Amino acid sequence: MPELPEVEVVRAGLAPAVVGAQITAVSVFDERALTRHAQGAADFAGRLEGAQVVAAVRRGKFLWLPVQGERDALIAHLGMSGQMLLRAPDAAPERHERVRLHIRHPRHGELAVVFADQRTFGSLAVDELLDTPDHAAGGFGSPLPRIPSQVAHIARDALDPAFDDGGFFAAVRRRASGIKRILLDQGLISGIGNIYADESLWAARIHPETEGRALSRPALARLLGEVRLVLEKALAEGGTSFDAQYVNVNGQAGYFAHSLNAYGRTGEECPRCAGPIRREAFMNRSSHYCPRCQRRRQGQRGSL
DNA sequence: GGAATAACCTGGATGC
DNA sequence: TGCATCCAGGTTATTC
Repeated sequence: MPELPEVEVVRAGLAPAVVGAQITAVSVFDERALTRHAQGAADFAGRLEGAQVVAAVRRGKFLWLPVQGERDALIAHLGMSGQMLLRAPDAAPERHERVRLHIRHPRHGELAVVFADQRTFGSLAVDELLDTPDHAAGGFGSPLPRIPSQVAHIARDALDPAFDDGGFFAAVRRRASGIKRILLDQGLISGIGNIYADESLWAARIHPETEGRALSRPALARLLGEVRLVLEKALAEGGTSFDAQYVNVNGQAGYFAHSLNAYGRTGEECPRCAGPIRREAFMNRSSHYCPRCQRRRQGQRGSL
């Protein structure tokens, strides 16, 4: 599923092809891909056609392309199965293709940017850019201190140089929720989904139901360090692909699935202690952890 | 404001 | 072979 490393691979793949390009035409095949754009397909296309892309930026799992004038941006969230693919302008339609942008780049010529999405949880929109409250860059990929209004409530991610470690520790220690639920709260720390939450907690040897307020600052510092290591390693390996749901802009899969220690390894030996990895229901999804390495302690919630 | 949960959605896997 | 059910999970709205 597209989490921070997967979205960053997409951003980095798109950037050379779209920055400096002019959007010449927009085709919307399925308006469900525009659930974030309330004004509809005609308005969406009208605001993009003729615009020139000036950057490709990412915060957490959100991606956006500011256009010339830096007042608006095309924003994209891949949801669970969204793909941004670079194709020849006359390429045959992709399976589950929802939107196609035709672009003209001064060096690369005519190209198509295809948004395909099987489960339709992803969406695109044209949104206004606001100043960032801290005057730091809105996200990775541009120094511009601006952020789309729909992304303004999303916290900085753990790889962002402007991420406030101390503020994060303090916010976690005020919460009674389990630490996994906190890691998935994009308003507190962005970019982490189910896979990297499980992997980071396994690496830090913390039980996923440990209450935030029960974790010491050193334990949280260790966890944040592991979050960063896991994200950086996944990024270096091109992200996690279990099937065709996540691919880069050229349709290629990532390799980090081979490096997972807990997620998706139910019943297999823990790489650290050889105990069996356990899977349990959590928030309408699953948690994977090692009950031997990630022991329950006092101050943990009841369900896992 | 924090916490918890349901709904949205498609297709592959599984069971009968 | 065909049908029904389960499962995957990010975000948002709703409720408490």
